[in-house]
Parts: sequence; structure tokens; C-alpha cells
Amino acid sequence: MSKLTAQGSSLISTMAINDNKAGMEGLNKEKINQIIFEASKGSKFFENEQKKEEQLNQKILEQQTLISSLSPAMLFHGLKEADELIEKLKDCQDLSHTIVHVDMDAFYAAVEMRDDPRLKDKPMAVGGMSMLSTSNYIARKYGVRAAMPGFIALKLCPNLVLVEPNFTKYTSVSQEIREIFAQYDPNFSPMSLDEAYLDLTEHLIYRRGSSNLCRIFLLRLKTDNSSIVVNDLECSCDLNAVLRPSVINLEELKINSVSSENLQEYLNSLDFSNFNLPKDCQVCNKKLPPFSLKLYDTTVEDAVLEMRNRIEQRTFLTASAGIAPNTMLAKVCSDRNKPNGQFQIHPDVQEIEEFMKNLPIRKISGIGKVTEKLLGSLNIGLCSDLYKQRALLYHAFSSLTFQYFMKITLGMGSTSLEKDEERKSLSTERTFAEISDPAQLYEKCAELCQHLAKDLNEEQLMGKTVSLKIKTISFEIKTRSHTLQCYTNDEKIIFNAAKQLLKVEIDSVKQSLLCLRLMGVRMSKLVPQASNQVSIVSMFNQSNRLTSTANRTNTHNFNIQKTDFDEKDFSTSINVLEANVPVLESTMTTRHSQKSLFQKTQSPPKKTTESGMKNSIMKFVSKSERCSDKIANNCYVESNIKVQNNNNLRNLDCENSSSTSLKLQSNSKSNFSNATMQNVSQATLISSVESKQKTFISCPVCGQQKFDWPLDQLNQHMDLCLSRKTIKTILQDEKNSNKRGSVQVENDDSLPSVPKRKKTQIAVDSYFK
DNA sequence: GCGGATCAC
DNA sequence: TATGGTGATCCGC
Repeated sequence: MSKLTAQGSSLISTMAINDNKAGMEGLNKEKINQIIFEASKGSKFFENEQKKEEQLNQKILEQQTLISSLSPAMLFHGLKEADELIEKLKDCQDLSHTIVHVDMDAFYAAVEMRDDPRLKDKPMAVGGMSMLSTSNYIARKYGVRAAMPGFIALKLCPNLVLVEPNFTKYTSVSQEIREIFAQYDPNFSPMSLDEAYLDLTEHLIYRRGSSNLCRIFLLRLKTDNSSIVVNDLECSCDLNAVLRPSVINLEELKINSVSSENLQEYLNSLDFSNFNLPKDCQVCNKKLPPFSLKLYDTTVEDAVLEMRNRIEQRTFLTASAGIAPNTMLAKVCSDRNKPNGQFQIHPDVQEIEEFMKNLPIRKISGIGKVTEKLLGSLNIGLCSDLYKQRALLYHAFSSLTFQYFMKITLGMGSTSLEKDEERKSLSTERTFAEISDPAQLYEKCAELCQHLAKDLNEEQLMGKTVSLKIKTISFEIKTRSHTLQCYTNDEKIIFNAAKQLLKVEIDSVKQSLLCLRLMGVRMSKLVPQASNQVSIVSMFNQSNRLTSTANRTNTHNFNIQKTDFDEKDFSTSINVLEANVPVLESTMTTRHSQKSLFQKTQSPPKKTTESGMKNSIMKFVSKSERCSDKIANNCYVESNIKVQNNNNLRNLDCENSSSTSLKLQSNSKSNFSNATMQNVSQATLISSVESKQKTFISCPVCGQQKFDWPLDQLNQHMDLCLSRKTIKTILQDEKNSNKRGSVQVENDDSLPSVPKRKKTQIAVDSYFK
């Protein structure tokens, strides 16, 4: 009987406990899975998981059918292609960067434990009965982990303490650690509140030329081995902020007379009670704690240790870090010595190869539980297995995925951190107690649209594609989207579109009710809303300054009568002309000549180094489109230019896209190879009858306005605005992030990319003054 | 362009 | 009693 249930629980492979996470080694997995199974079985959620499991098993069967149909010749071909790819990849392997991944240990839980010492020796988790965000290391021993419902966690660990999340606090702590990150890499790339990638390459160059003084930091004396203990009477400010300047400026600290080898010993021997140091903190007025001085070396190990120590001194929280030549490896490394540890893979091909050999594929960011199982059916569990089975993988997966796998076998990953990029979508969704009443569903939809419109307005964004997401009470997820003719962030317009999408779904459930547990609305195809502050990225994407946000209302008309979309309601706020950009053939060689079951279409080529630079310019003068060397000197771009009505500044496009729109189309030749932008010449003004009235034309770069600005003058003016310097900066930026050299394989974008950096304004102290 | 799936956090 | 929210990407139409 128990055997049967155990089998039952293992049936849902994706529901089983995942001991991948740090602090979860050596658990009684069987017992844990049994408890999870007992708590879940029979639920709608469980049934849906079973369904998904069956689908996955079906996919595996199809995959195996495909594999078994491969002839020896085809396998040989796959092998040859794989080996050729691997050779090419090896040729462009870049080990010149030092990438660090820093990850706070059990972040939310650690913050809560820090602020409530009663939690310290208890199993605890942050979250609620329905979902946990994270758990502390004590709770992990019971199998309690992030993304687990609280009620199941309590079954695993009845003494578990659940703590409500406090995101305001986590955000504030995150800001503190980011200020430290910025001192080692001002362009660091945050992934979430608690982790970030840093490129320390430049820091290390400066560091090697720095004086010892720059590498001395204060450490609180620990009363216990594991963590800093602060009492209420003692200052808990960042010692390195409030006291370090005084300490290292002390005349008594005459380190120049001490040799580097003896410096740490000298620092240890110092008795600060003899020094003229403040006794109380100038910030909080509390007594300053006893401390020691630590000298860090110029090596990367010490740089990272220094950074982690400073984080701990400032936040009383520990971080782990991974050091490697690329982001993929650095991420794996940061997990290696968690918690409160670090691990390095040196930029050495042999060492990388050795490291990858026994690494489970699940450790790689981008390989989740589904891919793990899919690969498991091909006897692939370790990264080295990806190499062993490369002939099969060539046939069983898409070109992009195949390349991704081959890069993993070589330990390759991104060597540059993503720059700030514009977001691609914005959404809001809520889970709720079952709703089936259509009126209530529309009401919920309206709330979500209101929320979304507010967010869009706050972020000064407008979008074109509205998506509705629904999850039925049986956990079935559907998305339905509609692309408007115009960009908008108007609540009514968004709701009108979402309402129609919802109506179709409600109507499609014949003779019964659509029962939902979740609804969401998303806006994608975003453009920045115009403002006087013209950013380089947004300048050509600008819409009119006045958009149709005025008529917001909280009352909604649920009267659904039209069966089709009422396009009149979709007002235009921006009019972007279709780009006339020739899409050129890929510069990469086509590898998958024989299409496999899982790969029927060739993925579009990713930008290579050269075209990537142009691409970055294309991005802000037009939609992002591919452009190759061959058309570098003959590249058509589009731009939309703000046109405002003289009289009331209302958005002309907004009223009716066809009759009142005034479009300035610039099919201009732009010579990117000279790194300059040529005139927006040959621009044609397409105006409607109605727009013959006098109009203000604004320069899309500086915003200057003139009545009926002659195009040639406008072009000249824009030339001035778009100075050579600006373009050069952008090209340089792009160059820096693409130092791979031109290769005939898709660049690192084919790896799951580092998510876009959130906009963070951080005051960067100059570390090496 | 759309919808489903997968993934990360 | 009870299994999240946000954003991105890829694949196959």
C-alpha cells in the first residue's frame, strides 16, 4: 500500500521535492514526497499537475520515437554538425572577463530573523498559507522551501513559523547592498532584490594599482562565530561609512612604514583606545562597537570577500558569491559554498571542463524541471552527458536550444552584462476565490485594467497589445490577446479590449459558466509616453505629449453587445510608421538542414557584433529590426515625428487614425558605417486634408517647436541635435557589450539572457579616490 | 501575430 | 480551506 502511494507521488515528477537548493542536501526525500503527495492528492491543482505530467510523458514518447527513427547516417551528420559547432564556439570562447554573481543567503528570511531574534533558532518561512517566498536553513531541513504552499510546509514542519513578507523593508536593504555593488561595478546587473551580476574586470585593474589603504576595512568583533551580535545600546550603522574615514586618516596609522607582508599583523596589533577616535556614532549617537581592521589583497578572491564582508557589516546579512569568466558559471559557483561562502572557477579551459564534467544539468540557469526530465529520458543528467549525446540533441531540439546545450558543455555563457533596456511588457494579475458570475468577472477585469493603466501611466508607457490571462478553477491557463491599431495607456481603451477578449471566453463555455480563480491583464508592444525629457532611446518613439489619459473613470459599462472589436474605441496616441527595413539573410551558417520534430523553423539570426551595433541604433530610430553589413550604407529607417495641433494640442492621431493623422515619414538613408547619422532626408510629409491647417512640428530630439517647420530646415536642425558624439557613445556602449568578435554562431543572446536591469539610481561613491 | 510552455526569481 | 505575481523567451503555428 505504502509502496503504491509512494509510486503515486513519484508519478508527478515535477511536484516532487527539489533538493537542488542550498541547505537541502541529505533530506529524507521519500518521506517528504509522501507528505506532499498526501496533502495534494485529489485537489484540482494535483489533477492539473497530473495532466501536465501526462503531456510531458507524451512529449518524451514522441521524442523517443524520433530518436529511434534516426538512421546511422543521420546520427553521423548530427555528430559532425555538433563537432563543427563546438569548434566554432571554442574559437570564440572569451575568458578575459571576471564575472561575479552575488546572492544573499535566504534573503527575506534572513532579514526577518535579523529583525526578530526570537526567530533565530526556529524553522521559519516568509509567506502565507498559500505560498512561501523563502525559508530559513532550519526549515529547509524539513523540506520547506520557496514556492511551496504554506499549508503543506506546515505538514512537513508543524513548528514552522510563518512570517508575512515586508517588501518595503527588503527593498530598502536591497538598496544598501546595491550601493556596495556599485562601488565594484557601476554597471552591475541586478536580477532581483537579493542577487546581481557584476563585471569586476575593470575594478581588478584599478585594484592592482591601488594603495593598501584603499583595501583596509573595518570588521565588528564577533562574539559568536556565525553572526554579528548587536545590542540595543550599540551603534548598528555601517561602520565603514561612519568610522572608516577617521580610522584610515589617522596619523597614527602609519602604514607606509610597514611592509605589505606584515601589514595585517600590524593592524591586528593596533590598540584603538589610544587613538583619538570618536566614542559615539555621529549618526545615531550610540556607542561605537569594538572593531578590527582587515587588509584585503588585490586578488579577485579578496575583492569579493571584501565586498561580502562590507555587505555583512552594513546589513548584518550574509551573501554568497561565485567568480568565473561568464555569468553562467558565476551563477553556478555562487551556489557552491552557500551560505556565506564563495567559489571561483579560474579562466582556464581545463578547469572549466573539469568543473562541468560532474555538474548536474539542473544546476544550470535555464534548465528547469521539465527540461531536466526531457533530457533525463535521453540519459542526460550531467553536463558532460550533453556532449556525449550531442548527435541526438542536434536532431531532437531546435537550433537555438541545441546551441545552448553545446555552450553548456563547454562552460560558456554571457561575458557581458545586459545594459538597461526598455521593458517589453507590463502586467497585473490576481488570484481570487472562484468567480463564475459574468458581471463579477467583468468587474474584476475592470479593476485589473485600472491597475494596469495606473502602472503604465506611472511608468510613462503606452502599449499596443492587450492580453487577457485566465486560470480556471481547474488550473487551466489561457491567454488571449488583441493588438490595437494605436498605442495607449488609457484605462477605458484597455478595458474595452480586455472586456471583449473576456466575453469571447465567457461565451465559448457553452451552457455553463466560466469559473475562474485568476485573471490578469498585460500590455505589450510598449513605447515611451512622450515627455519633454527626451531620452536617447525614446526620442524617436515619442508620441504626442498629450495622450488620451484624460477621460479616466471608475465606472464601467459592462453592457457587452458588440461581437467584434469596436475599433473606434481604440484611439491612437502614437503613430509609428511601419519600418521599411530590409531583413537580410542570416550571417550564421544554417546547421539544421533537416528539421526535427521539435524544430520546424529556423530561428531568426541574432545580432552579431557588427550588425548588433547598427541594431542598437536602429532600435531607437525605429523598431528593432535586423540589419546586416551588406546594407550598412543603405539602411532605411523610420522615425515618427511629433506633430501637434496648433489649436488645442490634442492628439490628431487619437481621434481617427485614418483621417486626421499627420505622418512624417522619413525613409532616410542613414550611413551607419561611419558611425554618424545622416540627414533625415527625403522625408515626406503625408498629411490628410484636415491636417492642412497650421501645425506645430517638434524636433524629436530636443523638443523645439516651430510652425510648419520646413523639412530641410528640420533635418538640418536634427543633425545638430544628433551630434556625432551621441552616436559614438552609443556605438561604444554597444561595442563594449559585444567584445566577442564576429563569429558565425549566434551570440550569447541564445542563452536565456540576463533579465533586464531594473532602473536603479545609485549614488556611486568613488571607491578609489 | 497568437497561444502555449518553460523558466527565473 | 488552501498551490503566487511579474517578466521574458522560445516554439509552432
